[in-house]
Amino acid sequence: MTVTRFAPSPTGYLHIGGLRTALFSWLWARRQGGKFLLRIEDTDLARNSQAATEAILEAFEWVGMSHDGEAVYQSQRFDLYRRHIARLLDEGKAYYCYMSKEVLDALREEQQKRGERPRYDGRYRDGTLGPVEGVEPVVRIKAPLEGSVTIEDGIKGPVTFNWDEVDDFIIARADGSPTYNFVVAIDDAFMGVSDVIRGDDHLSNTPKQLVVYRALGFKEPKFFHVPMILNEAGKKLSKRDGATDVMEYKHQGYLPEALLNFLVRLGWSHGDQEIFSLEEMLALFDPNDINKSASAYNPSKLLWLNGHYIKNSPNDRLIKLLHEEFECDIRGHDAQEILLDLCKEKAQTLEEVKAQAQLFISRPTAYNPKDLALATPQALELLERFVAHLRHSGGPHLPVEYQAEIDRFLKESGAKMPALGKPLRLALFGQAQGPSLSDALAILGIEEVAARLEGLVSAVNT
RNA sequence: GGCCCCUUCGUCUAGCGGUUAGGACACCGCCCUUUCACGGCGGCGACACGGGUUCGAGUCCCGUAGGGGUCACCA
Repeated sequence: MTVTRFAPSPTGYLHIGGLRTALFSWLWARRQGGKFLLRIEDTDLARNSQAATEAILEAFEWVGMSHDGEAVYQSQRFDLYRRHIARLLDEGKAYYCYMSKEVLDALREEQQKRGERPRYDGRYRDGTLGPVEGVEPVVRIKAPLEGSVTIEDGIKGPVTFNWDEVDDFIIARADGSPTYNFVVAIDDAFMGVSDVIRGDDHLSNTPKQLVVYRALGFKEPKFFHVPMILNEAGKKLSKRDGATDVMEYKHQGYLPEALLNFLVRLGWSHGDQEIFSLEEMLALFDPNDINKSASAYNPSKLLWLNGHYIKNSPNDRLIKLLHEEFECDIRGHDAQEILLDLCKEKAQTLEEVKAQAQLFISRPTAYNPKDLALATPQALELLERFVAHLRHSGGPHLPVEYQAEIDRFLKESGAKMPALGKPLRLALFGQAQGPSLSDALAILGIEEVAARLEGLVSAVNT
C-alpha cells in the first residue's frame, strides 16, 4: 500500500511550499488508495508552538485535504526513539561520544582554517577513548566509512553519495533527546511510509537517514525530492512574496481550488492542460512526473486561475463566502442572480466581487470629482426624463427589458447612448465607469435608480 | 570551499533523436461594446555556453558558466 506523509515542524504557519508538497503527497496517496499521514515534528521543544500546529491543521481544513488517522506528535514518542537508540548502542552500531560542544567547535574551526570540510573525526568510534569527566555524552551512529549509496529518487533519478561524506552523526543529544535525521527514519519506518515526498532541501539528508534504516534493518522507502518554489525573481521564497500564510490567501479572497490548481501546476503537468478539478488531479497526478527543476512563484497566474474558478462558482456559494468571510451580505437581494453573475464576471478575487457588489448594496457616498463635470443641467434633465420614462413604461424587470426601454428612450429623445450612460453611471455609482447599465437597472430597480439620481442632483446643487 | 541537485519564451510548462519547438499566464494589437472588465482573434517571445556521439540533437555523453540545496547536540 502506498503510504505518504506530511511532516511539518510547527515553528510557524503553513506556506505554499509546504502546502504543495502536502498536496503532492495527499494526491498520490489518495490516487493509490493508500494513506496520507500527518506527523508533527516537534522534537525541538523550544521552537514549537501549539498555535503553529493548529494553524497548519486549519490550512489543511480550508483546502480540503484530510489526513488518515490521528496526527502523530514526535514529542510523544520519545520512548520509541530511546528504545532504538539503546538497541543500536547494544548492537555496537552506535556509540557514546564524549566530545563536548566546545571541543567539537574548536575542531571544526581548525579544519575550516585548513580549508577542509568541517566534520566529526570519529575519535570515539572504536571505543578506545573512555568517558570524559564532566561531559554528558551524545550518541553517534556509525556511518559506513567507504563506498557509496545511490538513491533511486522518483524525481531526480539516481543520486549517488560517497559514504566518506557522511559523518557519524549524532542521534541523541547530551540530554538524551533524539535528533531529526534519526527520528525521521524511525517514524517513517514505523508509520509504514512507503513514499517519502518532501522538499529537495532534504536530498542531502537522505544518506544519513539511510544509515538508520540500514542499521535497524528497516525497509527503505521510495523517495521523491520535490524542487523548491522560488520567488518571482528566482530567489528563495520569503515572507515578502509567496511564503505567506496559506490562510492569507483565504482572507485575500482566493478559492482553495484555485490555489491547489495553481500549486499542482508548479512542477507538474499533464500535457497542455491548465485547469484541473480535484477529481482530475486525483486521477492524473503522479509524483514520477514532477519536474526536476525549481519553479518560480507566479502570482498573476494564480490570479487568473482564481478568476476562472470564481466565474465558475455557483452564486449561492459566493453569497455564502461573501457573507461569512467578507462582511458582505447580499442574501435575499431581489436580483441576487443577476447581481452575482455581473459581479463575478470581472473579478479575480472575492475582494473584487465584494467591491463590485458594494456598488449596488450601498449608494454612492461621494462622486468622482473628475466625472462630476458630466452632471450638467442638460444631463440631469435627461436623466430625470429617463427615470420618468421608466416609470411610465410597462414595468421592466429583466435586463433585456430594461435594455429595450433604454433603446426606446434613446430613440424617442434622440439622445446618444454616451450622453445617457455616462451621467447615469455617475448617478448610480459615483463614477462614470461601472457595470453594464441594463444589468444595473435591473438589479437596482426604478425606485432605487430614482433615489440615486436625486442624490446626484442634491450633490450638484450644494 | 566540499558534496549533491538544477538549466526550453519574462513566468509556469509540452517535448521523451527527425517538430515551422506547442500551450498557458503576463505584455502588445485588433474585434466585440454604453464605460470598465469578460470573451474572441492575432502578435511579441525560449532550447545558458562549448565540445563530442549521430546521417540528424532541445532531446544522449563530457566539460564550462550560472542558479539552488546541504554540510548543527534545527527541522
